[in-house]
Amino acid sequence: MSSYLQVAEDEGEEPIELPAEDDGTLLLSTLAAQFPGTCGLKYRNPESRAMRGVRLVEGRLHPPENGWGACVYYCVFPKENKRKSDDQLENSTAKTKRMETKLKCSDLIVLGLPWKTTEQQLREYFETFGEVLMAQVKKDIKSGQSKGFGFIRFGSYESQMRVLGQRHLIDGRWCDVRIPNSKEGQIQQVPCKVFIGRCTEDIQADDLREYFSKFGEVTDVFIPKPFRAFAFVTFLDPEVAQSLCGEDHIIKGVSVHVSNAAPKTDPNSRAYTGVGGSRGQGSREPKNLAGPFGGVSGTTQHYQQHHGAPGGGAMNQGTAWNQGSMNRGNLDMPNLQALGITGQAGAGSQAQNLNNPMGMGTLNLGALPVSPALVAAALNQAGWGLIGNLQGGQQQGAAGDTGPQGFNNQAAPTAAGFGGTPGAPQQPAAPPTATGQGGGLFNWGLNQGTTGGGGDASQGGGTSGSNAPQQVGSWPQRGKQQESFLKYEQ
DNA sequence: GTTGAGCGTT
Repeated sequence: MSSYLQVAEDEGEEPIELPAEDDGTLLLSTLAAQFPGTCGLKYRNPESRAMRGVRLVEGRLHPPENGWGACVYYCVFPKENKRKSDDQLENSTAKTKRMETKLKCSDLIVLGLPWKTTEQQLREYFETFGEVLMAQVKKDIKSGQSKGFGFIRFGSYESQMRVLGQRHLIDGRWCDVRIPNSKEGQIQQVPCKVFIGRCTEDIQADDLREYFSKFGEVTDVFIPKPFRAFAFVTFLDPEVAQSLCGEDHIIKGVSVHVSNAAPKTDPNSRAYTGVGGSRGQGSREPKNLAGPFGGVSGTTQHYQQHHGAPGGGAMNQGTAWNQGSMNRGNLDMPNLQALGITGQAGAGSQAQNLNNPMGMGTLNLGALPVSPALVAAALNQAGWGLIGNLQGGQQQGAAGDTGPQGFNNQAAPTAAGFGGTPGAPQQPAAPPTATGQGGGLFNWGLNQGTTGGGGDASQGGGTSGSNAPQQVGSWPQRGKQQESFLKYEQ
């Protein structure tokens, strides 16, 4: 007795009737079967005339309060197509200046899957984020029993980015998605952050966010204080960031200039410029990097392993292009890719096949020692795009879930910004910890050379062992100590 | 039949 609802690709398009499940929900997979690439649904609220998003939870689209009704629902697609429909495309420099290589997806490993999760379920879960090209659960050849991990591949880089930016509640367990070791270093790394020059004091963060959002999802905006006539905008999609570089845009009547966010050195300060290593495909080994990190990780084994890949970008530009490979075998090495330090896609580092827009190619910053300040700077710069995002408005509590693993955190922006369970209580994240060190690297690093902000790192508790939750709640707020480390000039 | 850090029979 399944009912049907009408779905069209967009307003004005011919609707198709899709069957809802017995519980009234519509499977995203059902939707995607008719509209490949869709990541959600919306409909026009007859009263407000505004579009409303349909709740999406674990691959299931939930009907509005009064059921699906007779109205027509429209597909929501990942933002990557956004720019196409943007009306101010006269500015074609951006388009011609596409990156040479399209950002490619790589397989992603999904760790921590419940034993019972099937490939189908895995797929359905991740379809929430975009088209899933492949989903597999690794099983014991003899018993057929799942090994508790699997692989997925997305059709769009943005979906991949989103997925990497958070942890996932799949079938009752929190799972991690990462770039597999085998793929590490083979993926593109492109900065998500752009530098906005010629800003006036009149241009506030909100203005920038609003303006640039039309090109793609903005995950962070940073305006130095006191006023310095520039700002940074971080996009979820590095491609969007890249496409804007070199352009002039008019915001509040002011012509601002967008360029690559590249730090400059100030020899007189402690400010280092380039930070962040990335691993290209090379194998030069900046052992120094293992220093501070290793130091931390020595006592903080899995610290922050799970928080998402920050979406920043600038940091990488210092060294990224000629940085060798990170030591893959270093077990003391935390999941830097998740931190955006090493260059996992989108987190940060520079694509190996990108030109060096700042002409910094000959700088061998890889040889620089990496101090805690550098780490902090790296985090500052690269880092907090997505984290900021997590702290921002879109977050949703993960179903008030206190999963079997015993925590309930997770702000989880979903593919289209809906979904999740808005009604769910957003509890403070459980403090991290494998080692009880709470704030882990973040606080540690930041406290080395700044005036705090980070701090706290409430100790404790946590879920010892693996799967330390994201400490969304008490991470240092962004924007406080950036100036302490990095100095930018236009 | 159990388990919970890891890294993919092709």
